[in-house]
Amino acid sequence: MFYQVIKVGKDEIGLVWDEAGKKVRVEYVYLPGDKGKMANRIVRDFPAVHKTQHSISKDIDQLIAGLYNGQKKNFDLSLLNLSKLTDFSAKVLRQTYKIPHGKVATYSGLAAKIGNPRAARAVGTALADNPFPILIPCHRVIRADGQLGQFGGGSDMKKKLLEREGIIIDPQGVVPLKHMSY
DNA sequence: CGCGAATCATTGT
DNA sequence: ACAATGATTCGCG
Repeated sequence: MFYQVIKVGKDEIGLVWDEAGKKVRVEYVYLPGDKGKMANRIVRDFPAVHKTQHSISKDIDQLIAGLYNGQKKNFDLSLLNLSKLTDFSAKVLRQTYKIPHGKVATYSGLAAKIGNPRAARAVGTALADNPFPILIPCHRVIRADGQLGQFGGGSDMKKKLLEREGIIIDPQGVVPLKHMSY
């Protein structure tokens, strides 16, 4: 298991991955900011992790940096190690992965989409534990009333991520209906 | 509007 | 097993 810190402008994004054979699999993505230095958080969560100076994959560096900057980029879900997730969380994350760039979905909408229409709140808690923010675009999931809702990296960051994708948020912090995807 | 009850998967005890 | 805990939602006063 390895980790590296990717510099995106002024921000640092932590990346933990593993290699099964020749295939690189992302285990966890750490958002910039908040308390503690990035490396400390990572080593606490993954005691068996090894630091790498050089990036193991320039492609993944650019993928993450691009997404963080609001660019539209595609990647395959097989890049991620979803095997540690519960069934429910996996369903939520797979569905979230499908939300198009520049669009948003609601917690209740996702719940309906995966067949548990009344599980909006459970969808929220599943997303709160999303191991792959940025890659699995949980920042595109907002509340039914159009408010942004919460976000692991802070609601200010959620807003920035959406705006970088071209979503215009009105002065009262509400996302216009035109951006709703489902 | 604000408030509380409903809802549901997950986690800790 | 069971109670507690949320990135929520809806209906009511």
